[in-house]
Amino acid sequence: MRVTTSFPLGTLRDTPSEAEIISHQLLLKAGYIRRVNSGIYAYMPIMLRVIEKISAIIEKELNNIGCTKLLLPQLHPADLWKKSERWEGYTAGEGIMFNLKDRQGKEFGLAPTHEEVITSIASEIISSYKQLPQCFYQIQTKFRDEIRPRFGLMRSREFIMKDAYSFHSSGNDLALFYERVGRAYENIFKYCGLQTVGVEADSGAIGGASSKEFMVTADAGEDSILFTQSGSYAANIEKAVSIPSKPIPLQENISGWLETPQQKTILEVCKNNNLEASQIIKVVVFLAKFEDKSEVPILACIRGDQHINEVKLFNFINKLKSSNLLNLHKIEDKKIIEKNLVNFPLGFIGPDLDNKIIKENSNWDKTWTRIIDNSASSLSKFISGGNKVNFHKVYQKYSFASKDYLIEDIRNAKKGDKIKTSDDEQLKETKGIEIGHIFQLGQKYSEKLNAKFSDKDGQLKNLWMGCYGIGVTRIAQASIEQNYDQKGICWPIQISPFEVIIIPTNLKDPTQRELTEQVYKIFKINKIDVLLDDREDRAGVKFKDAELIGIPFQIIVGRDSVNNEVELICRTNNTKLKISANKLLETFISESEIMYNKYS
RNA sequence: CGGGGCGUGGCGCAGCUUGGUAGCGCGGGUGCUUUGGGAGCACUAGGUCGCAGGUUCGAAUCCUGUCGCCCCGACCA
Repeated sequence: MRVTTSFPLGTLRDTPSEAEIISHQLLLKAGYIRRVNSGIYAYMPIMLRVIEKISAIIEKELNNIGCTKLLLPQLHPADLWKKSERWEGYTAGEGIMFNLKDRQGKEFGLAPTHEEVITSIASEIISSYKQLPQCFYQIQTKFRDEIRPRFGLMRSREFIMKDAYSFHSSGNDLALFYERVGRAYENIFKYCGLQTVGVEADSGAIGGASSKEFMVTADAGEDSILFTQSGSYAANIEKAVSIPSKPIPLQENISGWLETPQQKTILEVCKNNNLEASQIIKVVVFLAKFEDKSEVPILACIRGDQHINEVKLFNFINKLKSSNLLNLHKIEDKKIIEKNLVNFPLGFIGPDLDNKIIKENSNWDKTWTRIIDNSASSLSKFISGGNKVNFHKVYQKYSFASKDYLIEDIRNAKKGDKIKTSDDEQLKETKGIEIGHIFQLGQKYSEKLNAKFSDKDGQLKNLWMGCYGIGVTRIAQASIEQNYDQKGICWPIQISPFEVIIIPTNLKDPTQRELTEQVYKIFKINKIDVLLDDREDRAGVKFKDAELIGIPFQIIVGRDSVNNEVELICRTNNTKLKISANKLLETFISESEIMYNKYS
């Protein structure tokens, strides 16, 4: 490719002010992407080459384990999503799916994911266990109406994703395949030059039994990961389970009421009354809204020194009813409180809060659904709200087990916690960018969409399914987050748009011009991804651009041309080799081999 | 949805407090010079100042409304 005739660069002199994190700034400044709207980007030619390289790595690894590529529609009929009972949740509830009507008034959604479509198609194709297992994948644009798009391609409303769906005759076969995909993913990320960690994860709205996320560790990450140094445990904070520290027992002599004026937080109560946070039980009120329009008020209790994990709470509440839980919010809004509750002592609520404070004419359930975290359920003497404004009280011989309380893990694990009682190893915390997620879906979708096969015994059974995603555009940006310096991007060679860039310093010099053309021709003939910066600009401009766009090798054709010599520069460590043009190709091949092998 | 900020040429910004009809740097074009680290000089093109009302002899500037974008939070395969 020549910069002047076929590959304009479009680099910027200044960093656009909209970008906050380094990878986003560099993508814009180096001309890889252009913003069209909030969360919507154009991938410029140089970006497309990165996307294609990543895609090729993914395809190779997936084909290796027997997956088959196809391409599914992006416009999905609502009917299909209603069959899987996700239409309401994805449109009205979380509202993550863009949806629209055609001229006939028929409803459609722009696909955020493809379980429904692939399951309905697979069920038409697969009729016998003899055809199983089967795994289809595609690399395609997905749409999600993100509540707040940010960080460029990290959380955008339109993004490229590889999604794969596997079909099996048994849960056991699914589990085996799931592991194979996990290993293929590790290869893919390694070949992309990324440092990743696999963590246990919440399966969220997709559902299913087991799921694992692959995280690029980076400070700019939106997820928190808890892990042990030894590698024995790693989980997303949404999912992580740990052993809480021991509570400090309450003094024997303390009893009765505590006047706690204006002390609404645990910290204030502790400070003013000489208490430890672990001696207090915190009661948080939530409202759960279900797909069948029912609204259930929740009392969630946890030890004062711990935090409620709303993902765990959401999942637990979702299991309590047959209807799908659409959303779960803290009850804080004054208008909502006034409308549904009488004399609600916000900030001073205790675990024995009466059901009678829910107004008769409220459309909420008339009893609190009471849930207590494991960490607090065994406490019998503790401080909590007195259900009276400005008062807390000492609860004695209180038994949650006998008081309609559901006992469950709804607690955030945190750094410093232990994983096992027998082991002193403590959890550490880091930030991560989710670039892959694999799920064992089980039979959730095949049941809903009636996707069956004939098993060996002649019986019709539901297909077992797995699904597996990789954020292709997200990998590109996450990779920059791990590979840059003051001058710009430093691509791992596997996913770099070009392997090498040729920079002639002065094209008016006929010797240089001729040598440049000669070198370019040899590289092209040898199928090396080479970019020729044949602009008539000054050398400095071309050096800066080459560094900014991050091509791993530069060939400088300059003043040594008279001796038939050029320089080969490595972008990452800035090593310079002055070599004869005759030996350039061979040297380049061996140097680039070294770099390729670094990641495999 | 709550809080904050910003909309002025392709990019980065000044001008707004105190109204007088738009400017700087970079980038683009042409010419000459220069040529191994974002060149110099000269000329040049390019803007309904987000949009709509209002106040005023006169609005980028003041007022009202509205739209959009960015950041923090809430939220989130």
